[in-house]
Amino acid sequence: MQEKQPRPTSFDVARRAGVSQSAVSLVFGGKAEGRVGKRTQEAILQAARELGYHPNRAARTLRSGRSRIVALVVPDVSNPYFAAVLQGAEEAARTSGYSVLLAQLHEEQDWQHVVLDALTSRAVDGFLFCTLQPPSESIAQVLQGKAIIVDETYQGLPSLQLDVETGMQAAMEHLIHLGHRRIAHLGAAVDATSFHQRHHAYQAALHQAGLSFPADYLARAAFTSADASRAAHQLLTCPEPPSAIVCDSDVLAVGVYKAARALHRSIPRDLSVVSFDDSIIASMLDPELTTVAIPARTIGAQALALLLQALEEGTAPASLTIPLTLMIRASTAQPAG
Amino acid sequence: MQEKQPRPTSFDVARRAGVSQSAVSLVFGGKAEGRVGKRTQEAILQAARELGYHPNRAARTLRSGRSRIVALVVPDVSNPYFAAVLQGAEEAARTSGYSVLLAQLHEEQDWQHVVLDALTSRAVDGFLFCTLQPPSESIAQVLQGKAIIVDETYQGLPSLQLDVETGMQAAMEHLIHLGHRRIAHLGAAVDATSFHQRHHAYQAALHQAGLSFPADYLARAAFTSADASRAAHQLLTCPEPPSAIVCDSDVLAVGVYKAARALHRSIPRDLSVVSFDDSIIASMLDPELTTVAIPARTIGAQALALLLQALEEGTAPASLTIPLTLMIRASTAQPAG
DNA sequence: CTGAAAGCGCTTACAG
DNA sequence: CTGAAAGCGCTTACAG
Repeated sequence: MQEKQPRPTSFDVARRAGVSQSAVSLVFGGKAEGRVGKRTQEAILQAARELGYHPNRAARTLRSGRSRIVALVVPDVSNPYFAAVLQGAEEAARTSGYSVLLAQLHEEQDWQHVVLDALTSRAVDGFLFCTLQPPSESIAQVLQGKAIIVDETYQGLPSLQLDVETGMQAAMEHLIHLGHRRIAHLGAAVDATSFHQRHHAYQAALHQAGLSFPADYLARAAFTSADASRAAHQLLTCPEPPSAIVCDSDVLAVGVYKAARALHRSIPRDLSVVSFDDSIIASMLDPELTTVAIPARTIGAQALALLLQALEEGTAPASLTIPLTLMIRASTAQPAG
Repeated sequence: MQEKQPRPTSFDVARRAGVSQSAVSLVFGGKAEGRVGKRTQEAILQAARELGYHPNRAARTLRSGRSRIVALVVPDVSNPYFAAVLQGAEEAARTSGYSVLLAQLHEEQDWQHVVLDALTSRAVDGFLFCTLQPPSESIAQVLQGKAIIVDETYQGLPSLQLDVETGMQAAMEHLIHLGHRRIAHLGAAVDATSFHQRHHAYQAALHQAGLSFPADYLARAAFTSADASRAAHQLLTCPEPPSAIVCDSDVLAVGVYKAARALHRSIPRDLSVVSFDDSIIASMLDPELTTVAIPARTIGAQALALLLQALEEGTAPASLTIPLTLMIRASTAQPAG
């Protein structure tokens, strides 16, 4: 290990252990059981340890066609939600001997070719996609058996779904039980199924409770607290302002807090706030935020498990749905008066 | 592209373009200038396009010994700071044709062997290390020319330094100018150079201003707002409580906000707060947080640039120091009375 | 249970 | 400027 360039190969290990190179390969490939004798295996491991041998990944990949690397495709890792998904995925990958490569797609429309490159150059075995525009049909074809879509569905690619409807329903029931009748929705200005689902479930809940939905009870904001603040201000200054606001994400709730403070409305006395995520932000806000928890780390881990299932067993895994739980904290209360 | 298994190789491209396989390799390896005629190059690119050819990464890596993958080693990506470093690193890597693999080290003491594995198996070309215990001497040896340390120094490995001292000095001068005389330090209970530097600079600034430093003006907290809240409570309830608190990180500042609220101290009227990071948290807090910005994304990008310099040019890059800037917001004001 | 051999798809001297 | 050939270090049938 200290000399220059020992960089031992399986041949070196074989020579030292007095066995064939194939035996070494079998042992390190985990295919030794019933093929290589116990003693031989031990001799091989011993020799490998002495030499500091590790199989060359590139050679293995070239020969087997599998890199044991998967790519996580997200728009932006600095978003705490995606960072947590990545964290879960990395942990799950590691326990299975895989590694996770990050692929951020910022604004790129042409992400499809990035994916194709990675695949045809055999750099990665598979993909985890998080909230992106769905792939074109021809790409979806190529991705069969090599990709899991998180929180979207497309073209029969297996996916990890979030039970957003039930989550929103729980949030709305909570508010309605508290006595709220004027409930507005601050949505994310993102064209993704998950956000459409939130709005549909919101409307369904209103309808079921026999509540009305004035046109000015819907606002949309980009994924920043600044824009959310602007949108919330609009909601709070309409003729008959809501007593509660449901937000699509914790980041948006931050904007609501800011707008409320600027307008001298106290949370939760004058205004109740519920959102989605339960990111680090939720317990940092004051009062702490009532929010529908999206267990991002678990999602990353589960999605990765599905992907490995597809990759290793070749079985198209059934899509999985993750339930969401409402975390009731201090930002919701009975409406004043 | 639509048939099963076309998966063209450089031989297929060569055949189609009517040239030798080596010419194809030269073109895709970026070594064609002066070695392959312009026309030939175009013919090759054309043929490759038609076949949907991409060089096989594994073969390239096996032959050349370089994977064009680097690993980012961090304790925890769900921390917004590390997520931002990763973001910057990934962006910089991509523009140079590299990819970033994530290696989280949670609590593992034995990270050294993880690193060695990755290196001897030739899975990655190099490493970016973020705030970890320094490597043992023998490992540092192996890492020569293949690693950049962020915000630490060790064993002559090149590093990206943050000018923490100057940052802290700016924070302290700001408070002192405002008229504060009783300034406490809420530090991170993490044994890393960066945090030691913060405390030293804090003391130096007090000393320079002729201010005293009572023993109960130092508290340490784990990296959670809950623990920081506990520590801040302690600071705020000591016999002669401080009028300002300097925190090692935004996350800790959140704890101070919580403790202050619980004790009915208003920020900034009764208490000024300054911290380090300028993460998303800073502008989410109310009032917005005065903080020494640590440009994590830039740091990731710069560290990656240094690493590539070491990897590609073989020159040990000089260590680089990043200046830090104080962002003055609404959490600091003149002390009351 | 063990070994000899082919070959994955490139890069890179080397010869022309 | 171009081509033939060796070889990177494995995995995997295949023969014993």
